[in-house]
Amino acid sequence: MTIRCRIAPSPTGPLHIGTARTALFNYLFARHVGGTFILRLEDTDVARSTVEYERDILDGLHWLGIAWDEGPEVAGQAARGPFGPYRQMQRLPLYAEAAERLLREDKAYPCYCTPEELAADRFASEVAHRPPRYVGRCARLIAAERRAREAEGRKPVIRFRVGEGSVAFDDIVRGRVEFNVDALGGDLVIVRSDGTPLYHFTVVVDDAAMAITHVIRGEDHLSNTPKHILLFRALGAEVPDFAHLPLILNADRTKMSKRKSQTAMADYIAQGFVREALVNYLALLGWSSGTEEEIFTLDEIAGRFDLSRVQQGGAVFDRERLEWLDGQWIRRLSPDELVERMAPFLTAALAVRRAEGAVVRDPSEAELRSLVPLVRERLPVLGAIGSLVDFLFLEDVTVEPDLLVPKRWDVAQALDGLAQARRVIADVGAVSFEADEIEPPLRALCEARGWKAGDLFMAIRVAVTGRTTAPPLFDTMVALGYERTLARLDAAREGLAAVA
RNA sequence: GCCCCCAUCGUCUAGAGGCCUAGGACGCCACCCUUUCAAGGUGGAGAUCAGGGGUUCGAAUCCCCUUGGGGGCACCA
Repeated sequence: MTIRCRIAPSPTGPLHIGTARTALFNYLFARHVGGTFILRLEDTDVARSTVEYERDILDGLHWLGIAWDEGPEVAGQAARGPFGPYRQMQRLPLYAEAAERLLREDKAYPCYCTPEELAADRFASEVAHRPPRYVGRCARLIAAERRAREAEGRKPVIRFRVGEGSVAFDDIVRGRVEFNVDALGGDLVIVRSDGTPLYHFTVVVDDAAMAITHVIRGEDHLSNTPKHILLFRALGAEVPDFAHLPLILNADRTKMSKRKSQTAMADYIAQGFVREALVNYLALLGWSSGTEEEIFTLDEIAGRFDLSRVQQGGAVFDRERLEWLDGQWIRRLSPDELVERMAPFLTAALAVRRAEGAVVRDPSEAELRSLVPLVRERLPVLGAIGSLVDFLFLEDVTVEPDLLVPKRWDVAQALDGLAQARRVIADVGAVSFEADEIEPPLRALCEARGWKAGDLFMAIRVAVTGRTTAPPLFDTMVALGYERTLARLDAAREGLAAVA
């Protein structure tokens, strides 16, 4: 029997980091064992589902490189796989048929309780310090009683009889887990009064119909599992194996939430994290290779992945570590790859400056390429590109006169130093304007004057970039270009002279 | 309240009875490299393995209890 697992996101919000991680683990498991990975959209919460969220989720998974073997039609691409449709709202007849069967076999029954009655029940159990549980008011109605309620115009929900006893299963990551059916909250609603099916029901009907052999999901589903097992049995279906993954946590160790953490995958993408790093990081949240290596590609992880090496305790999401990994992966990108990926971020950053009123020029392809050595070691995320090199593309940089004067120098010396530097740099000429050509004469100048090279270089750096921290000076000047470098040197000198 | 799960440096983790005076990584602190910032290198601080009982010649590893934390208990998924 081929191994089949799935990710079943609900398009009621943007792709969540936790969903991405669960999808990743399912994908890795399937790849490792040569099984089939399925994507199924659980869109039965019509009120909250949107096509925008659906797009966001599918795009995000695709961006991460998590490809599914079977799944719904997307963006003009046909649905894939023999178990479709893969969108629950298109599977309504299946649920209706399954519910009908349970009703016929008296494993489920129509319940006419009103929301008000149920709320009152809930309140009563709360007051009595009893766990909330359906009291079973409609569990034993006779036909005439049902007809009477129908006659009143009440639209029933369908409840599944959970029965009694206990349910046990062997979780792949947690071992044997046992639940007493009493603690399940009573007979559960599987179909709403409007006829649409509920999560616990659809997930089981579909996992059964799609021949899912392994259900790999977050630990928050652990206590739902007995309900699912009971439903599998009632439906006469094979019960799959379960693996409940540890939760991803906020810094305070509660379940990762939008309120306390950045949870939307799209936000990480927008900030310029690279897919390799996100995949690598997410895989390491709850799984480890057992070796001391930790930089892995998706394929490398798939080769090593094993559910038995999944951690049982929750894992706090550590953005610092993610950024470190991101830097690692950015440094591993080829120059072409880096150019391609950082270009949109630079463009966006420059657009912002332009909108603020700055005069900005657009980098050429060649310029972009020349940026690579300046930035590759300095980007924790691609989105940092703007703050790193935007000064190269701004018509004017604002130079704080104070900063032009190194600590050991006074204004007169700074003026002199900049003038001498300007002369030396000009002498290099436009044709041989390269780092190796610029540095020696400037050092010679320092030598001749008895200046510390670092002092002169700092003055030049500020003059040319407008700031005290920047990429390596000579490469920066080359990137700026001969003319612009001289112009900024002149402007800085004038600015300093004006306030002196 | 009830049920279930979990528990090794601040964080992610290695550890499946002796190899542990507990290893690695992020972060932090020094130093080196160095024109700034990074990157890189070296070193350091940081965990009485939540606490207490057992089992065993021997326990971070097995069992029990306590404590702490988390998750779940919808006509949400």
